[in-house]
Amino acid sequence: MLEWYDAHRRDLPWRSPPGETPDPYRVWVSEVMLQQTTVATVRPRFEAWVTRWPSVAALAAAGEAEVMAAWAGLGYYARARNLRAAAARIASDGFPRTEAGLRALPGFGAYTAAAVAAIAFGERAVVVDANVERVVSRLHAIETPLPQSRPAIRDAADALTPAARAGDFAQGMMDLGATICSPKRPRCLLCPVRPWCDAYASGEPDRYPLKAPKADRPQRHGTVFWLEHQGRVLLHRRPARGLLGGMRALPTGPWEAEPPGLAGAPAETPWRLLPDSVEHGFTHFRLTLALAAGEGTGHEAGEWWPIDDLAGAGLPTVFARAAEALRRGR
DNA sequence: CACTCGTGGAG
DNA sequence: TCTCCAAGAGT
Repeated sequence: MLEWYDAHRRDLPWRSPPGETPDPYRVWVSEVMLQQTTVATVRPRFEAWVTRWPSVAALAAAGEAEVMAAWAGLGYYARARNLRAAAARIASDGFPRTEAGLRALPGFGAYTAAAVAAIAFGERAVVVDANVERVVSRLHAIETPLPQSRPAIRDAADALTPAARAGDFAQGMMDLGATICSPKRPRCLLCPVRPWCDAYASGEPDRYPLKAPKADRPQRHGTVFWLEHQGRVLLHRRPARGLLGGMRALPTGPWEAEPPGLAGAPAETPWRLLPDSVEHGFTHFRLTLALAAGEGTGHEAGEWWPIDDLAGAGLPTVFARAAEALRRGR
């Protein structure tokens, strides 16, 4: 694996040249951004982030609102809040250099603690992400479906992890999973571990890993309100916890199984309902948003944001799309 | 353990 | 068009 990694490793902005120790801050930021997020999406966002906040100290000194806005569009917004909270602790107490020490920081789960310990600090930590799960499941042709197979996969990954260069080993496994041992149509003929792969030998490598069936996503309906006054639109701040927590948003009523109409409107005004609606898919439900536009007094509670600068508000994608439809169709 | 928590791209 | 999926964490 290390030989293959040395020859085929992807060149990524958070990686240091071979043999050089990477900046722990950059490794950490990249690992958090890459949680459930593709390399193609992360690459430009990572560059922008480390340009704006080049160090732990810089991030620790940033305001919560600007950090949340900078994360807009990336999803899973608790990551941004935890990143900033952990930066404050690291700035005052120092960067933990062990897996156990990292694991105690907000936003460092089992994967991220192991990855940062191995990649940035050279610890022999067992790094298991979705790539490793897939590669190991195929190597051993594990018939138990995920997530029940996780303990066995972790044990197998432990047995494979070398004492030295555990970080390069982990990155090699992830590069292999991303470029060759892909979920669909794996390129087994290019694979360096094909001779040891039980799934390849079975003739159906893409049957692994087996997965438990997922619950179907229910449909919900809501209404988004565009309240305008003198070139500005009313924005709210979502509660710190929960869906889109801590993010700026357009005012919106409840999201329920049936369309809620004008329930939860931020003002009593003759609302105009637009003929269009906005569809959005979340992890565990689908959402259809009706669009309502009206005139405010300028005294309604919230932030009155310049319509010409809505891009600067850092709206989550669902509200950015609703805002665009409303701005166009109001 | 089961559920919540976003988004964009590949197929 | 629609499903699947991605360097998971928190509760």
